[in-house]
Parts: sequence; structure tokens; C-alpha cells
Amino acid sequence: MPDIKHFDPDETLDVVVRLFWRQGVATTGVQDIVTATGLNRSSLYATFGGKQELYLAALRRYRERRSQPMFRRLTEGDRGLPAVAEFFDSLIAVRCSGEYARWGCMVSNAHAGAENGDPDVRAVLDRHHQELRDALYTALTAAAARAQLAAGTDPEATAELLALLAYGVNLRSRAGADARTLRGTVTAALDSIGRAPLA
Amino acid sequence: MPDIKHFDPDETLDVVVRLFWRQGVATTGVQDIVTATGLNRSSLYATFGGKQELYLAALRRYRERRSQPMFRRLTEGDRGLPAVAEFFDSLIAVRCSGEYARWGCMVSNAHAGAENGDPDVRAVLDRHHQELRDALYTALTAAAARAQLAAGTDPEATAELLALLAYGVNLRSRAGADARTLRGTVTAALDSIGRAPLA
DNA sequence: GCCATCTTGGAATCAGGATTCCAAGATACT
DNA sequence: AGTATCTTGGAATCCTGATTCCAAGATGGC
Repeated sequence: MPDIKHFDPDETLDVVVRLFWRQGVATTGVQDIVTATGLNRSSLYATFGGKQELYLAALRRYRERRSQPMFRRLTEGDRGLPAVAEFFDSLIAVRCSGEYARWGCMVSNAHAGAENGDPDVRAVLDRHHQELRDALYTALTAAAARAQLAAGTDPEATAELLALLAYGVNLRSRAGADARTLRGTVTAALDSIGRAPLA
Repeated sequence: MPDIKHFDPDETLDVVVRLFWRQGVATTGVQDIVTATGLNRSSLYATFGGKQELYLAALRRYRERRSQPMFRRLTEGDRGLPAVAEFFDSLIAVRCSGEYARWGCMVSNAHAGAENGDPDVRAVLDRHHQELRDALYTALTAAAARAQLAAGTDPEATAELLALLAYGVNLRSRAGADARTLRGTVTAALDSIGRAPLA
């Protein structure tokens, strides 16, 4: 009997992700969202609740669509270090070129903003960090199994190290860091972890 | 002949730093500043200009009072790796305990926010990154001169790596990262850079 | 002590924020 | 087709944002 929605909430969320990702939650107005999505205020509120809930939904969507696929690729095939190198290459490519250049990472951005005061947001951040670390850890144990690691390299601490490095890449890319420099930095990190190639 | 200010702009700026550092610029209202400083709106505007100029002044003040002293200690005495280790220890201590626990770094926070759209802010961020990298580079060349570095460690790329690691520490500490974990991560990084102690 | 000049207090302004409300429109089952 | 039920448009609400303005107060040189 009821009417049905005249729009696709899924598509809408993707548009909203872009807004919050680029501008952050505090500087994005509901009016911006109305304009960008073409939706009406009423539809927005009826579907998603208020602005904060919309932000949370967008943040979760970002993780699903952007972060988690990359984490999965990191562990696929137990390739070890090459997978890690590829992960960082893709990361830097997304952060420094194309549509999302200089947007940073929506999750990293959330760390720095006041949005992290919300316990629900905080939970997403912690979960994100855990998943990133775990994926790197898995890749590093695969690397160890394939004897790709230098002696004395602790996979656990190294996973955390690489995770923090990724945050650094995300942050600096938002300020316009040079892709070449970032790639050089990541290469240095992976070199110091990997077995010396000719020695 | 004129009247003089009835307050100390210097002290005021320190109070303002705390506000912007903790909450960011977008979520800090002029009213918050009026309340925290005890100043009147008129005095604020007459002395510092608008909110954005006040933020810039606070950001520069933060660097002068918080960042640059740490950078200086990093290079003092050409101690090399121990100075780097000490730098990260102090960093983690400030980020995870005491008055400023979980505030992160005001400059790192600025990277992620919309404030970095302002060219003046961007310039401060770039300058900060350059100084941090340079200080680390200086410490690493001192380390190299003292034969503290593993063979094949490139001071330049490593300086950038450690700088990005510092950003990562800053970000995660704002989300409540555990100091022990952070210290372990930094130790792993420095171990992989330094000469193996017993081999 | 007086006056030109700045500072201060606090109201006033004006824009924009998020959210709510209701009448009008659309839907699908009967 | 009719109707109960949801969605939609757009105005209305109410709050808080930054900034300005002016009268009143304070200062230091004369």
C-alpha cells in the first residue's frame, strides 16, 4: 500500500561519501548534501536520520567499498612482500592522482577531526586499524614463510609500523605530497624489512 | 596617549592554541574562544583579526612552542640514533599521557581537516614537514658518521619514513592508541635501521 | 586635570546551520 | 477506482555561527 522511494539510497550514499571524504563532516552542510544528491531534505532525514547518522553510514560505506577491497588484495594468494608493495603502490596512486587526488583517506581524516569524539565513529576507526594491521600481518607471515624477510624482522611490530606508514602517506597526500617521494619512502621501508637481494 | 591592552596577547594565544589543537578549527566557535580566554569579542577581533587569522596565528605558535623545540633537541649534540629514539619517546609520552593526551598533533590534525584549503595554512604544513624531515635527516647523518646505521640505509629516504611514522603516531594517538604499542612499533622501526647490536 | 586615542563591553546584525512540519503527490493492494 | 500509507517538496522553525558597531571606559602625555 505505501509509496516507495523515488531514489536509490545506495547511490545517494556514494555521493555523500565523496562529500564527507573531501570536506570532512564539520564543513559539509546538509544543504551541500541536498544539492549534491538532488534529494529533498525530507527524504534524506526519513531515510538516513540526521547528519551524524548519515556521516556514520558514509564512513562505513567508505570502508566497505574503498578500504576492505584493498585489504583483501593484500592477503590474497599469500604473495608476501610483493603484495605489500603493490598495496602501497595502489594507495599512493589513488591518493595522488585521479578523481580522489589530495582527498586523503576518509578514515585517516576522521582520526584528526572532532568527529572522533563520537563513540560509534571511534569504534569504526579502531576496527579499521585492526583490519589494516591484520591484513599486513597476514601478508608478512606469508612473506616470512617464503623467506622474504630479513632475519630478526618481527611480523607483528612490522605490520603496525606499515599501518602507521600508511596513515602518514594518507595525511601527507592530502597536503599535496609528491607521489615519487612517497614511493621512494615506501621502497626504503620495504627494503629495510626484506632480505638484502644480493648479499 | 592611547589606551593600552588590558590583557596579554601572548597568553591568550596559548589558550587559543589549546582550543584549536583539541577541537579543530571548524568545531571551535568564536564564542568558545571568548569564554576560554575571558576576552571580549571586540578585543579579539581588534588584536588578531577574524577567526581564520587567529587560527593561523595559533598554528604558528604551536609550531614555535611545541614542534620546533623537539626538532632542535633531535639534532643537538649529533647523538644520532639515541636522539631519534628519545624524540619518539617524548612524542609518544606527550601524545598518550598528561594534559594533551589524545589531542594528537595540531599540525597533523590540520592536514586532515578542511583548513588545509587555505594557502597560508598549507604553507605552514609544508614548512613543518620540511623541518621535521630535515631534523631527522641531520640526526641520521650523525648516526651514519658514528657507524650506528645498518649498511644500505639511505638517510634521506629514512628521514622521510620516520617523519611519516611520526604522523601515524600522532593520528592513532588521537584515537586513543596504546603507548606501549606505539613504543614497540617505533622500536621495531629503529631496530631495522640500526646496526644489529650483536651479530 | 584634560584630551586625543585606543580598548572594552555587550548588544545588534546578518548569514547559515540542522531539523521539523504539513500539505500535496505517488504507490500498491483491495 | 478507492484508500491507507508512505514519500516528497518546500516553507517554516529555531539555533548558533561570525562579524560589526557604538557608547562607555581607560590610558598616558601635556
